[in-house]
Amino acid sequence: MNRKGARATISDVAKAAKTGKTSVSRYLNGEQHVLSADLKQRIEKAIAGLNYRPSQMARGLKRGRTRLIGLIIADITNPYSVEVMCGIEAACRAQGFTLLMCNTNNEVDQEQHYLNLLSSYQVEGIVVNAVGMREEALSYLQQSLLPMVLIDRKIPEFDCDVVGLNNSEAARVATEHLIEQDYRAVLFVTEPLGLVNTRHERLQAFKTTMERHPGRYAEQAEVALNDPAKLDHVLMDFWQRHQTEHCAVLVVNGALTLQVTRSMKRLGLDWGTQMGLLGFDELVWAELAGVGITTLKQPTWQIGYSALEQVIRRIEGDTAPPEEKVYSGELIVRGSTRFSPTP
Amino acid sequence: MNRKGARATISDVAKAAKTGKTSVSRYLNGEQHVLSADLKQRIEKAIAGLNYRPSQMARGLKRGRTRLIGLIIADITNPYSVEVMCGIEAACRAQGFTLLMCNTNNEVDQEQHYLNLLSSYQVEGIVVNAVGMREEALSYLQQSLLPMVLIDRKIPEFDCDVVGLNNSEAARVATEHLIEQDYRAVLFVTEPLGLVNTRHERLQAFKTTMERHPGRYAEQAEVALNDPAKLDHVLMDFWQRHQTEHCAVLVVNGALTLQVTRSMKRLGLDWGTQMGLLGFDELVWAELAGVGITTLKQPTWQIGYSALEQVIRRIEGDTAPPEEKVYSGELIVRGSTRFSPTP
DNA sequence: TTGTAAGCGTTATCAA
DNA sequence: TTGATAACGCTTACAA
Repeated sequence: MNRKGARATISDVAKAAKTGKTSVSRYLNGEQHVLSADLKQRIEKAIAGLNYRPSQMARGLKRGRTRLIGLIIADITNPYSVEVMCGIEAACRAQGFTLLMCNTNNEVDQEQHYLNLLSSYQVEGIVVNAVGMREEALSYLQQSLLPMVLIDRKIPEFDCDVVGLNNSEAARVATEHLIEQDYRAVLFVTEPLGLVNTRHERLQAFKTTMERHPGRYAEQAEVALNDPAKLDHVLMDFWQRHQTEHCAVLVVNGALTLQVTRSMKRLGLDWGTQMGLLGFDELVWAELAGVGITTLKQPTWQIGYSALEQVIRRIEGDTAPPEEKVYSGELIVRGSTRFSPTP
Repeated sequence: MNRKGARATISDVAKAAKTGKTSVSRYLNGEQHVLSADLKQRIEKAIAGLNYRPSQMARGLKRGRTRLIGLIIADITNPYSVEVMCGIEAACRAQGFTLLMCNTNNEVDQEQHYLNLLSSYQVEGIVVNAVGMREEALSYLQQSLLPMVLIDRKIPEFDCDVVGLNNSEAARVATEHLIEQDYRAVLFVTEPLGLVNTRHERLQAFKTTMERHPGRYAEQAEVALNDPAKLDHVLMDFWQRHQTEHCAVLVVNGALTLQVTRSMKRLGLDWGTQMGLLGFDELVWAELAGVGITTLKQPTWQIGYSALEQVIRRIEGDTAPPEEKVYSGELIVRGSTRFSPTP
């Protein structure tokens, strides 16, 4: 150390190795082929001895490139987001980037705050995982001029790369499964549609698929995540009108599936035996809840990984028009839709 | 902008406001009282017009203080960690710090990598959430000379602030509940004890409490999270030897409770009716699994918040000897321990 | 109340 | 193959 326990700097290393800062910098930046073996040795020893670590602050300031990626997550509490994040992280690691993670807790001003923050740390790109985000919260995002990739959800009137699930295909697969299992009436339960394209797409594909099968009855309902009373009402109402046929519920996402399951428990409705149940998003506890819950699993990790690759492509100068990349989901059949036709 | 779409700098602002950098800097750093109203106006306008955001890189480099806190999480997949993180985040926000989150995925070299990284970004303090961490992984942590607070778990031979659950109390409460419910034989299932103090403390309190009640039978077993076969064996064995009395299982943490529940499902053992079940850590799906699962909920958010407060105290120069801060858990009784004495 | 200039730890330019 | 030296964008003596 130079004086009082402070971090060693490149100058300290240079001094210790009896050379100039330039050579040390060269050593650090892989231009080792231009250094003599002897000098290399001395620098190596000095670095080890001083336990020197280059300051990324100074580096970032000087070079202008930080190799920093900002990740804005609307709701870290959502397992979907966590899994996506793992994929992003893996990609960062593989590509030599570092992730700066921000959780907005779904608060609009937090989003603004973090956007400023990321920008002031000169992140080179931003990934936005808007799952769970309220619509108003999206408003600020457009401010940023940085390379940006959206996960799962588009922002209305904002042309930008998006990576997510093939919603139409997935909803079709899910619906067809219910039809094969001979459910006659299906209720599609979603969070309020608003302008959230994923919800619209899933609903639309559901309706289209149902229409292709005459004699089946399709219905839909919008319920907020935090409105259990309404959910109870919606489910009960549907049940009362359709308990004589084989009926099922298709839920738009995992967070809502949790609520639906709770509601059915409250109402004493048994999924699987009395009413079919299928939800988007895999759940760790899916097999533990009664007869198990059939889910449509998203390739979350893959989605995250892919999103980061795309943002890096943009950082590296790709100016192709914004594209939408979608991945297929996987239906995991469990007891809640294993319908055994009863007497 | 000055030239080619680059970010505006403080010089640009100064120029636009027809003043010097110093005044702008003063404006930004709250020393507004020394500025004339007129100058303040001009600066304000210039900043808005150029959409100027100070570079934290430069600021950090110059001042040496970054207001950055590093968070190392062993396993972001664990809901416990996520909740703790939310508390930390809230505290950061309240105190004007920014969180740099790193997920080591429980890989030893990742930990080393992130430690270097955080240090090179000159974070002012580090919070380590070691839940889910393998022991070897802890080895690197001691290198850091930064203010550091541990969450949940101590590092052997490393004297450092720790914030977590009052394990002895919690285990006692849980065990006493089982005794009150008249379970005669209880199996404590834990991940391999190793040097993990939390597991030792919970087990120890369990044993002590059981000993105070003669006629009760206590047993323990160590099972790795990823060894379902062994878990099946352990549970089946216990069941076969104690099915004639009222027996129960006490599980050391939420991750393992998930596995235990799966195992019981495989074995056809019904929690609540055939065997009692109580697990540390609250689970979102606790009430949905059969008759519900009794849990011992930790004040996770609180723990996170408190940890950050402590790290800030250290940053601000507090040199008191390392302390351990523990919070009480809360028992949430559900069907899995609501034992109805049968014929 | 305002501005000038030095310097934080790097990397890039240029000369030796 | 090496090494001064000038930036990078900011804060902070120190002057005015």
